[in-house]
Amino acid sequence: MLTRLKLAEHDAAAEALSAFIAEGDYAPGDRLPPERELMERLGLSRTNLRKALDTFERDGLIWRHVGKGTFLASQEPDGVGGDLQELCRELSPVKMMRARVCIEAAIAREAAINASNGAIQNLKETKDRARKAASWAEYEHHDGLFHCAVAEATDNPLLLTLFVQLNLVRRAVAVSNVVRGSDRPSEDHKSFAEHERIVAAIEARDPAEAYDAMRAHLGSVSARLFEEA
Amino acid sequence: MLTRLKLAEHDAAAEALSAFIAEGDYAPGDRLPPERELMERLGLSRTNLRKALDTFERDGLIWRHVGKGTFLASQEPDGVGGDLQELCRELSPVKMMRARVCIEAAIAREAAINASNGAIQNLKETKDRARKAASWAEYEHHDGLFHCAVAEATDNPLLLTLFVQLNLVRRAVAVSNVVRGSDRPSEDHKSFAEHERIVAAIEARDPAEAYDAMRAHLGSVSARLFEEA
DNA sequence: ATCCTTAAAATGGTTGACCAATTGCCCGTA
DNA sequence: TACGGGCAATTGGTCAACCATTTTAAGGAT
Repeated sequence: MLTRLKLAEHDAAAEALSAFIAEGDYAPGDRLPPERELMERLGLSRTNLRKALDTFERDGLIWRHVGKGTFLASQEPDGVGGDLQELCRELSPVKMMRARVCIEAAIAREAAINASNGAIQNLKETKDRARKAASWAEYEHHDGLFHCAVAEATDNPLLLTLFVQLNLVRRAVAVSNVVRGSDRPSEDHKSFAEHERIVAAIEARDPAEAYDAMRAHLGSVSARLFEEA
Repeated sequence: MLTRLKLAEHDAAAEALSAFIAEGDYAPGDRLPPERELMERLGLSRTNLRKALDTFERDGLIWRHVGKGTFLASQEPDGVGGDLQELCRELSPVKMMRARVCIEAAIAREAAINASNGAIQNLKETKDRARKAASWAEYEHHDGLFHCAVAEATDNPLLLTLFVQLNLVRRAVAVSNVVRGSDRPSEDHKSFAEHERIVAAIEARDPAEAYDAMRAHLGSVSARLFEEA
């Protein structure tokens, strides 16, 4: 099989091009030499050079335009589907909360349609555990489990996966300047009643009510967070 | 900048090739038709076909040998991350569609609230490109771009990331037994009017209508898929 | 001196012809 | 009949010429 030799050749072209760019002290937006010059300087056929350029362009490292030339891309290659860590770094708490409201309310609606009796039982148990929390840290842990239980109640692995991703980001973007007046949530902590309302709506198989209840809950959380910030 | 159009063209070629392979019931090790036949059947120039083939070869999906032909590789590539791969394997198309309806409708609602004028312009352009598609493969590619444009219109990086994940899974779970009565969507293809309704709702800043329009669109897509299965 | 027009040069993109490797068929010989 | 060699057809790979777009320079008019 010659494929490996071909790949090696392509890798050599890509390596040569990559090294050329690195050694050339090019800044984003700078124009690279023309193809016909590049192939000479790198000792490549134009075909092989163009293959390497095709790859670099598809990977967002460069952009090309007939008559203009070949340019180094700006550093953000329209970073769609980029690193989650990067996303967490740049995402504002406001946008994080908006995304939560958008997605978790929709998930609650789906849960009201699809929840099994076992899932509803699980919801109640995690809700009750949150109520019994002896510290804010414990409360927050069980609050997270409660929201996860809602996503599980959709009985949809894809929705659960998306919720988990959302939750990862939420945790990373968590607002850490919250001042607590006590060691633990009080008996009349607003979220308790909100959780009750969510569970009741899901148990009643009322998608619209579940949606509204989750929106109200997260809206309330959001308001509390940004008031105290 | 023409780079997006070029990438779109390459994506169309890759999609067409991918669809051809999927619909052709090829097993690992099977030989694909010769390039000159493939370019005819897919309606591509040889140059564009070879670019797509180059990409597939570099990604390990196929291998090629002068005088012998082009063959499907024996190994599954590491396409999506490990967890997502498992999810794709086990997720039923029905649940995939339910998740799409749940999430994408909520995203459309958010887009109606947050879309900039530029985002709306982008929506219109991708919508129009889908309408002009000359083949089903091209249509499906632009349809995907249209849905991505809706997620971008939310102006929320987290929602966009979640949409991308959803889309990855959607592609992997794609139903491959769709029978087409024609080479390309007809002028009165139902999705065109549905796209129009979605764009109009977002432009009108009407979240509820955007939500309903996207639900209706995806419900319609779903019904079409599962009727013909 | 400045501006406009036109043509030439420069740039990336495409194509048809040709090249290199492989396969299959046909013919000749044992 | 079986085997081997040669040749034509088939296959993917490469290349020079050409194409389409953009930039630059030169010449003419004001």
